[in-house]
Amino acid sequence: MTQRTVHVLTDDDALFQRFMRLGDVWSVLRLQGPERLDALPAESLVVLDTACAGLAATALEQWQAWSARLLAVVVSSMPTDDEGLYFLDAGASGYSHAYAAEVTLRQILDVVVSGEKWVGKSLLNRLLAGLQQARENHTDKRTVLLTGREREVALLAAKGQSNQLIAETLQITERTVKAHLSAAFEKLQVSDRLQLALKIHGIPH
Amino acid sequence: MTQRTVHVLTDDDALFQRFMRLGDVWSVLRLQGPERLDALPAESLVVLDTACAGLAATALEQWQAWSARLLAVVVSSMPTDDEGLYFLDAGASGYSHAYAAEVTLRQILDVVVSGEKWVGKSLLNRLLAGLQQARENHTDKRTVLLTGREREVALLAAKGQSNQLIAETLQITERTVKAHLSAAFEKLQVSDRLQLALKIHGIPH
DNA sequence: CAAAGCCCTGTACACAAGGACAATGTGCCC
DNA sequence: GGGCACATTGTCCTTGTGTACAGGGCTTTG
Repeated sequence: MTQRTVHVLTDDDALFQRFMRLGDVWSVLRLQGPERLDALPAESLVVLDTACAGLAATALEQWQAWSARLLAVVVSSMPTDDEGLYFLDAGASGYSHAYAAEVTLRQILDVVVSGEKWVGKSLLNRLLAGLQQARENHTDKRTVLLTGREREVALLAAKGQSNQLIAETLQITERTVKAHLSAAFEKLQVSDRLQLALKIHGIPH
Repeated sequence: MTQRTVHVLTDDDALFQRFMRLGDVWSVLRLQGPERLDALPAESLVVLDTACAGLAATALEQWQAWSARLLAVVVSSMPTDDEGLYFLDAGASGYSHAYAAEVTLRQILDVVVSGEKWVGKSLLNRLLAGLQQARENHTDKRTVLLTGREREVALLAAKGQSNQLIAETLQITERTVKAHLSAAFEKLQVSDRLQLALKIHGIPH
């Protein structure tokens, strides 16, 4: 059996460990920064974590350039149909919850390596529902991707911390915490912190 | 490699599926009711889910009788140090979160089969802290185990449902939902529904 | 420089959540 | 029959949460 190499770009150690455990079929390497993507040979399999610091600021054009050369699987710890559309539009080969079951992750990599695209059933249903409708509305980066601060606050809230505690932790006012959380709620299409926690931790409702 | 058999008693299909995936080392059988436990040969390895309907009403003496004959691993989707103490006191060989990582579950079964007891680090720390203190206080069944209704409400809340929605679902008043939830919070040693959700879904803080 | 994006903060308000007291009915066991 | 566990519901109150209305400062980009 041939061994494929997959390059993972993430700031999340736990996430990287998950890929390390995928099995001996996969040789897993960690990318140290987005700039290394350009140095990879064409058709390389890469996994990109949207929460990665260097990626949030990346322009759509850059995504398209990468996607054209590489097999990019975008993973998010807070997946959204809109975000998925954004990256698949940009040319990504796959989009998934970062903490999907390991069997699913293996399946995704297998599918992508074989040249197909991997689209989760949630997004797939939406695409089938009406492609023209999805196209004219969203797919706008700033209404989809969390900013760094929003992500920080969202993760703390998902761990069960109160607004007040988050404020103390980050040395900002509770009001600001609320602002970031409200923004995160909208972008992630959830209504409150519990739904946020469930989504972030990959628990289906 | 010899194949060991493990009997699983649970109402939770998803939980049983998890055990089915443990690997070919384990032959996994599902018990249809608590009464079947008495028919098993001595030293059989069994996994008992505390949320199983028939088990909630089981007396301490029955637990002790089972534990004396069998190798019992008690699992709970809402583990508590107190609940762990209750079952380990009753003679169980192991106590764990029902949705612990699969590697952990394998490890637990290995340990128990080898004749050891498995105690999680949370409980272990507490045992080390002061055994006499733990003994004089709790270990009382009704302050530890959720009643059927409490469990129903807790699971719905952990899925993100509001008190009002839970009330409509179960055809009771919101006030009653609050009552059951408050009882569940205390028994599970959590402060609010988000902590409850994290605990039930096995997310470490 | 102007525009845009992000981060920060403020006041005020509506509502959900949880605790503090409580009580009633029902079924079971000694 | 009297205790006991359980499920149910009541009112009152405090606190946390989320939103609606804002605005100011700072940095990057065209």
